[in-house]
Amino acid sequence: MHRSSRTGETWTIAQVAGAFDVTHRTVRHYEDLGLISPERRGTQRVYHRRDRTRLGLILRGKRLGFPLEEIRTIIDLFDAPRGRRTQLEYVLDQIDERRADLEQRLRDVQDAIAELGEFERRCRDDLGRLDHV
Amino acid sequence: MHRSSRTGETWTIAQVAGAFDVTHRTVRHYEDLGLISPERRGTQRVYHRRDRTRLGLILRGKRLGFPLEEIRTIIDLFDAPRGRRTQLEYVLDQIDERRADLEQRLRDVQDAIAELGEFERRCRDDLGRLDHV
DNA sequence: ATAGTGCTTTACGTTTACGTCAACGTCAAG
DNA sequence: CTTGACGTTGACGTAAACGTAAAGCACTAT
Repeated sequence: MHRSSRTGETWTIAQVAGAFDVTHRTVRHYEDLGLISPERRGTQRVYHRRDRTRLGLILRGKRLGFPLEEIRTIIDLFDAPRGRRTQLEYVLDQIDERRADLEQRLRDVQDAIAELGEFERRCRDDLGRLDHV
Repeated sequence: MHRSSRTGETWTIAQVAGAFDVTHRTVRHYEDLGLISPERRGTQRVYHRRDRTRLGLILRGKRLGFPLEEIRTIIDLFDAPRGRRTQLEYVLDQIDERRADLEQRLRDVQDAIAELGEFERRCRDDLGRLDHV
């Protein structure tokens, strides 16, 4: 039986890699770039829920086409200290930039889906013409 | 005066690159991969409206994080012959795959925007607390 | 005639995001 | 106690997407 089933809170690298359907090499690569930093028990990596959360954010960022370095700055933003006013205002600024970027992508996806639908309609028309001939 | 202003229909590589804010090297790279194939007048490349359309599709695909090879198969799909029924059914199949992919990305973007909004709310709360202290 | 501007090909360089060994540590089971 | 199964750190390899010269052709402007 695994440690994780005792605590229900920690996982090995193989477990998180398996859970997110990536290789352990990928997980370690993200650690090299500073996107996740799992606890160490001796030499072994121990992953907690926050590491899984981060990995989820990373992979979603990747699906959206963001480079890993940019993803790191975004994730770091979430964990950034927000004590001083200047810090908070900086963070809010960054949020606006991110939002603008994401909204461009939203438009892109919506446009692409719409065009695909239009194209499908034309194809079905063609198919219909083939039928009643 | 440029040729393009006489016909109003063709452009040089520098013109299309400038119009889409990419380098001419990028445009030629897409040609190397078979994503666009401009007319040749002698040794010079001459770009028509369809080339610009394709370039627009390519760049949008890139913003959505698709690799160029996949983008090529998608664009080719739009220009594919749809004469025989088997061809049409294949195309419709591909459309479904594409749509599933795009809808995943749509969810990703929407989720990301929502989380960003939630995060902004928390930041503004923090800012508010700083104010009335 | 020569210089400049813009286009061309060829080819090697670079960055990103991992893949793929190699060589070694560690812990439970036989 | 040794044999796996799983973990670890390098370190080199690779594919994608261009960047960056280098060297040459074509037209135009002085």
